[in-house]
Formats: sequence, structure tokens, C-alpha cells
Amino acid sequence: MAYTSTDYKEDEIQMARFAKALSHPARIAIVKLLASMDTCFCGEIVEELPIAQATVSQHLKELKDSGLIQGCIEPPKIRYCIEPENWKKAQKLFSDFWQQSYLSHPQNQTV
Amino acid sequence: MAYTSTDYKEDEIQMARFAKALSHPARIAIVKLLASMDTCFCGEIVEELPIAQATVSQHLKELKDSGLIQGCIEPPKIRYCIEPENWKKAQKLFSDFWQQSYLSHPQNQTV
DNA sequence: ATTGTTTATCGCAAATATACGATAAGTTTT
DNA sequence: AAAACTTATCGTATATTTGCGATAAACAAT
Repeated sequence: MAYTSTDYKEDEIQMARFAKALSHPARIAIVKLLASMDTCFCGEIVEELPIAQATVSQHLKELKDSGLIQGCIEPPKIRYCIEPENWKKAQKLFSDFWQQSYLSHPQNQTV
Repeated sequence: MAYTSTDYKEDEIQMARFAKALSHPARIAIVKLLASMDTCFCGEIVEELPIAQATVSQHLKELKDSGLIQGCIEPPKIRYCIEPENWKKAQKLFSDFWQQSYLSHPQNQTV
């Protein structure tokens, strides 16, 4: 690490943050579960994944810190779901990113 | 660490691999440069980034290992560019991923 | 052959990430 | 108030990542 906020563009830093949040299969799996709306409580996620509760909780924290998900308290549980604003922000960042390649330009299509 | 290939779905593992490759601002910046086709040699990338040559080379190696970029030898230099097949594969994985959310369903649009 | 150019690799230090058991904290139920 | 339930946090071990200087490796130019 040890890169400062001035070294890179803000968009690059933000996108790297989102990418980092998704850089582990467990977190991809968790977000997919949340996106499906079927599974929203920590306990349900623990049942789906091959890792311990403490580890799931840690992954949830990282996803929360990235802004991609949020949790609201529904005693005695906590319901997790996608954070709409950041989800859209990330969606756009990545969409633009993949698009930007010259591969996306018509004249470079390998038909 | 220490997750085996059977613990998670192959798509999730593959997507996490791509995400990990993009989980650092320097690597985002490098790929953006390559995507623009303006800058393709290691030396040129070093000039653009606030990190040492050895570090850039290391980031390039990680990007190569992820499959997102490739390098072809043009003595005495090495020209880096995007690897089209994996680029498209990643583009689709991420596109589907962001799309999958219930947020993308019409009835959930906050107009 | 020697020198210069370009990039990769080695070796190391410091920082982060991953995983889990144990335990705390908060809430509900009894 | 006590017991049960759900999730977060602590402490710790191990692995990985990041960064850089030094150096090697591969090739071109002289």
C-alpha cells in the first residue's frame, strides 16, 4: 500500500476500492446472495458458505466499508442488503472502464 | 486464503481473480494507459506513475497473470496490450454481476 | 567485445489480508 | 433475572501484498 490520495486519480482509487471489495470469492458469493434478496441475514449467509461465522462477519464488514452493502438492524438480527447509490456508482465505473478499451471500438471487432 | 476450487463456483473464483488484478490504483492506471493504446512500453508506464520501475514491473506481472493483459517482445522493449479474450470475459462477468441486482429490475427503480 | 538500453527478478522490510476460536454485546424469550 | 439467539470484535497465526534498491538477463548499437 502506502499510496497517497494525490498519486492517483480519485476515480481510479474509488474503483480500486470497489475491486478490492470484490477480490475474494467469498465476498462475490455474499454479494450475489444479497443481490438475489433471498438471503439477507448473517446466519443465512454462514450456512451457504464454507467458512466460519467470524470470517463471514469480517467479510461483511469489508463489504460495508467499501460501501457496496449496508446493514439495518432488525432485532435480534441484522438484515444486509445492497447500498443502491454506491452500487450504481460502481456499476458505472466498471462499465466505463471495460468500455474504454479500443476493443470496444467498431473498427477493432474481430468478426 | 486457503479456499479450494470446490468451495466456490468457478465463475466467482474467476471474477474474484479479475477483481483482485484491479484492486490497486496503480494497476487500474496501467490498464487505462494500455487501453488507450498511447502507452505500451514498461518505460513509458513508469514515467506516468509515481512508483519505481521494479514496482511497475511487478504490477505488470500480476496483470499478466490475471490474463487481462499480455506482452509481446519488440526487442529491446516489450509492448504490453490488452488480452482481448479475457478482457471480454471479464467485461461480461462484471456486467452480469452488476446487472443481477434487484436494483436493475424496473419495479425497483427509484425514479 | 564492450557499452548502453530495457525489463525481469531477487532479497528484504513493512503492511495487509485471511481465517478461526473465544468471547463480548445486544436483543428476545422464558 | 436468566437463558437463548444473533452478530461483532478480539487475539492470534499464517500467508500475501506492496514497495524498492540492487542486480541479472536479453538484446542493440558501437
